[in-house]
Amino acid sequence: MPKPTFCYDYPRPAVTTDICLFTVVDDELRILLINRGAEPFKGLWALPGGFLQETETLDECAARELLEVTGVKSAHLEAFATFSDPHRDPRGRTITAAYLALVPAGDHILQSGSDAEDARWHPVRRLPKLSFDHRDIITAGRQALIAKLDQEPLAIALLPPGFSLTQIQKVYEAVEGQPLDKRNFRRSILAKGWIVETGEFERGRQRPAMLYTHQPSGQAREGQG
Amino acid sequence: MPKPTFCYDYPRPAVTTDICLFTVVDDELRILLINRGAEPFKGLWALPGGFLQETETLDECAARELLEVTGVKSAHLEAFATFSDPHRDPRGRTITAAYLALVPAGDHILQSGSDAEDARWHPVRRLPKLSFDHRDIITAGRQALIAKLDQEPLAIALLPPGFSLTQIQKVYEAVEGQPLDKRNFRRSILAKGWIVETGEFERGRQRPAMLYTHQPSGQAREGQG
DNA sequence: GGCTTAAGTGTTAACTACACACTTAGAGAA
DNA sequence: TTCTCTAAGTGTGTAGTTAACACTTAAGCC
Repeated sequence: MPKPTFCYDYPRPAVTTDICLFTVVDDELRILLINRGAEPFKGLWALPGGFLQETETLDECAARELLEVTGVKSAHLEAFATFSDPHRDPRGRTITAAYLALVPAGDHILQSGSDAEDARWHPVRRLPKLSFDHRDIITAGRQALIAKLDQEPLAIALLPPGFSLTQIQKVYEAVEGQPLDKRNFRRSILAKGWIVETGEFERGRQRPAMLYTHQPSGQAREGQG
Repeated sequence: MPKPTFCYDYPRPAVTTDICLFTVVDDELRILLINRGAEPFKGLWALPGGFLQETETLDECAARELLEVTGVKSAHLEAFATFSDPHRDPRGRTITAAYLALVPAGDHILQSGSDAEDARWHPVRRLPKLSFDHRDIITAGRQALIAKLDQEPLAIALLPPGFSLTQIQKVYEAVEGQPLDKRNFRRSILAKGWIVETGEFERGRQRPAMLYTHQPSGQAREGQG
């Protein structure tokens, strides 16, 4: 573990990670925001996040902050952009790496918040007044989520282990903001090989739905027609 | 322009940008590397780049460094990843934002290098010994380039203003590393609406090729069949 | 057992992607 | 001037994919 042997003569910004933690509740995409208890922007809402420590990567920083603030390990966590406007933080030069994180609805996150601050799920279509440039970050985060939803099995990270095809369809509809055809959706989601039948059925007040879970090793089965 | 009113109690890493500047020469994808004149990694090759200044964004920093080192304004410059391993720079904690930049072949870049250092175009398939984690950055940069080539008109940034369809096809073949069918390529590239005929023809030793240039306002014409 | 609710299931038509070979225009040499 | 060489330019048929569309089935509940 090499120690610094040379001190740079350059201005060093503070470096943070900010996390867009999304979930889907009531067929609606929501994001976790924290009500700031201190200046600047006291009383406004902000993304969870915090400062990069000396011995961690940005990925590790984001995972740590998420765990500290929400008490959960996200099923999915990835960087999507960096924000570096010199005046984005009135306290001084700060750049931030923005992360996309996803959790299933109902993981009891809000109780375990470490700070006394108020954390809430906000529908992304009706955001409150936000601090810093966090509105821009959220806009970029939503776009990143939409863009990746068809490439990678992100929707699974927004669902509990056993879910029906109707549930996963509703996740897609909530994120993309438009209704999808049931039969076409089922055919295409199964063709991706991301999910497998559990053999279990959903208990409900109507015909039981087959439950699915994520394909364990990413090893898709083919030729099921 | 607010001044810092509060000093953070957090370790501040140095922040840099590193630039993967690509071009296509002799039907081959090449990247600009600089031979390091100083320790650490003296004599090895590195990406052009440098430190973030107080009053600039990361995008501005990358554009400035590129201009300083190569003397050109890139037709295309965009961030694609951040590298933050605590030990990636033996001199001390440094994180870097990696940028993808593209210039046409033959822009006389190397002459105008500001430093006395040696700058050269290296074929990406035969890279020399590299310093820091620059090999990883280049690998990620190539993947970013390939992924975006079909979404955005990046190939145009690798070509001079007047180019033939054969030239642009060779750019695609060089980046993707595989031959493409001439008729299918022409149909699909024209369908994207990124390029328009100039009315000029290429002077050569055979049948003259129609020259194209980028569609000025990104306004695609449709229904040309 | 009858009503309510959501699950589950196939076919056709339109479009897109892919494979494939010959003719043409100009340059330069004989 | 004609012949040769080189790369430009051009169309069709087929396979695969995507998009639109409605009824039957199974369980819960009264």
